[in-house]
Amino acid sequence: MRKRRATDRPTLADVAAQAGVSSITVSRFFNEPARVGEQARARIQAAVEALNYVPNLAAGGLASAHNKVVAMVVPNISGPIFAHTLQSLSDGLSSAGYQLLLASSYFSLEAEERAVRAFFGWQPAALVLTSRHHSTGTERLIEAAGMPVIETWDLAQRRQPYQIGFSHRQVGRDGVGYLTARGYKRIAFVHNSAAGDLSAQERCEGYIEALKERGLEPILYTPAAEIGPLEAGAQALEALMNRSRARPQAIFFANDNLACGAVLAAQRRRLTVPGDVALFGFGDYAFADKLLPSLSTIRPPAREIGECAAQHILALAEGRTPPRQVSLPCELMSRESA
Amino acid sequence: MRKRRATDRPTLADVAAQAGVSSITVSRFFNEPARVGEQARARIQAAVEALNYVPNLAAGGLASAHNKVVAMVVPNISGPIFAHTLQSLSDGLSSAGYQLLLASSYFSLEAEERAVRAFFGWQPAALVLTSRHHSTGTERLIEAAGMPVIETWDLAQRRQPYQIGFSHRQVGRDGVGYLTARGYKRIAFVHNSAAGDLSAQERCEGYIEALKERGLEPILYTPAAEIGPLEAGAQALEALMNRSRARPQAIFFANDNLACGAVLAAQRRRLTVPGDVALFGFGDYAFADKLLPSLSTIRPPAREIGECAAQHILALAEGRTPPRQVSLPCELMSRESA
DNA sequence: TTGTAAGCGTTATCAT
DNA sequence: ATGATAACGCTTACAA
Repeated sequence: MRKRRATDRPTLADVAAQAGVSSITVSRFFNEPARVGEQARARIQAAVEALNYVPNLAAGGLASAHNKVVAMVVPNISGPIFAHTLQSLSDGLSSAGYQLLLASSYFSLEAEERAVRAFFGWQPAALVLTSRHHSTGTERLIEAAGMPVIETWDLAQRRQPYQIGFSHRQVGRDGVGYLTARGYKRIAFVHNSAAGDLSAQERCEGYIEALKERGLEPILYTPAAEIGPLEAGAQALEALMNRSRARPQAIFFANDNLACGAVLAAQRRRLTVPGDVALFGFGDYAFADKLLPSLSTIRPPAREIGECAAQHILALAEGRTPPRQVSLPCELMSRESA
Repeated sequence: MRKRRATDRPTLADVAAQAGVSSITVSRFFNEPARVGEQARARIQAAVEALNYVPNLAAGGLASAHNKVVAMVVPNISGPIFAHTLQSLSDGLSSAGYQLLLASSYFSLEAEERAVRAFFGWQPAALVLTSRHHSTGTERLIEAAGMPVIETWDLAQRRQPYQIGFSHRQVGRDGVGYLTARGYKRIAFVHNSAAGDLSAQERCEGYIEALKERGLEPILYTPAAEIGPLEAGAQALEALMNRSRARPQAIFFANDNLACGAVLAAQRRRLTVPGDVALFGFGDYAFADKLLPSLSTIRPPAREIGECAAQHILALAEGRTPPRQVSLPCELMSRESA
């Protein structure tokens, strides 16, 4: 009988010995305190504090096949978009004793699959993803998951994983509704310079739809692909305002970075905003209210998505069945630029 | 002999059976592939793919007392400051197969202690903190940690945990150096409106030191405590510019939020920046280059701290001994406002 | 190069 | 209310 303990940290057995009870009673002390007697409870409490005991969660998880961890994959942590969702998810979970495992995919399906595969090794209580497009390997893993999978941000038609997000199409419609209500008729839409942004494409479709319903003509502009978003926004403003015919009165940008580029370009070119042209974004990034003029935009329910995901996970852990799909409303931020 | 497996996920034994070897050989296949024979390796590889096997990391961690997880506590995830450190730490670790466990403390020592205690249960390979001030409970936990603890961002004199950060005092000195080199003599410093920001206090000390060396007089201003940073910055600009004597030519703000408030206030009041007054911040937040005028500031090595922490952790995992304390340089971002 | 046995620290199951 | 025992899935120690 060879011992091979690597650390000298106290175990459940140590606490039990010190408290004069068996290990399982100490286990119950943590998991079902009501089932432990008055005196035993007091003695265990004292032993736990004396030994500064912290339960080994890996061992507990192995025994119970139920780890209090939730794994999340986001495209990036430091970007303006997902941090709020991350924050509120983490907060909602930590109050229930769950930990958050995090990885970023940088919009790469391969990186996402690697992360998901690694996460699976921890048998998390749930897996939260930030997209609905996955590699086939990821899909395979998800199918055999044995744990709830929550796709956030976008909403898709499929029914397999849980979905919590908002309607990008509605964002496009709402933007147009706001701008037409302010009297603008010739409204342009500027695409994301980064290709493959399917969500932005949906916003554009909503924009076109809403315009057509009002008998207005879409004006589309796609910036060069190689340039950054700020330059792309400036380029779009330049190109659209130099038009001789159908020069837009308002420009709806695929995101706030583009809109910001346009606001800055307008400043430097002494264009009056919204007098000469109204500018409208999407995202409500941190700088939106700090620009001059401040940027009118649509705030996605980033925080709310994280909160809702946390509630879903806790509900599932308790055996309740949350709705398969939740669509959360965006908020229109009416500021100076439009 | 009662079975109580909760999932139907394949185990090492299943793979071993399918490949016609023993479990330990499959274990070696993952951990020391070189020690497994050519044919066995091929058969195991096939079995792993056929079963879509993912190793149970909790079980592995329990057996080896060595979990490939790193835990980090940040004050907040979504703020402008720590996200980059988080991102680069996560990236540096994930390439080596480590996962990141995350919690936020909201600058609360109690919340930090709760997070650290919960993390301990996972026996992570390292614990990364974002401050050097902890509750006594946290200190107790850290002492008995049995794992490396890395304090990031600030640097302190103690030698117990590893430290990776930068000198706030030097930031204060560098700001003054830059401003005096641009010809400004009367330079004010505006404190953080949020009390208890000891790092900002250190920057202020560096500012005073550098001024004294040049025979200049410090001008200090502390905004009201209850107001937000943008309002505080505006208030400071107002108060300092309304002075009849010793009106500053330049203002050095404790952070970019304050400076941003001043930039916006200057815009609306038609004050010329830097003509009437130069404005200088700290942090290089995302909006700094998007303001009008763009904000001159000092960029802390946020990304570099995360990278360095990741390297430290990987070095320690290999038995190497990284330096106890690393001081990383900040970068002065010379823009329009000063 | 491969295998056997035991043990990691906890919880499920069954028993009292 | 409390306990004895085995099991969770893997790795270490030792052996062949």
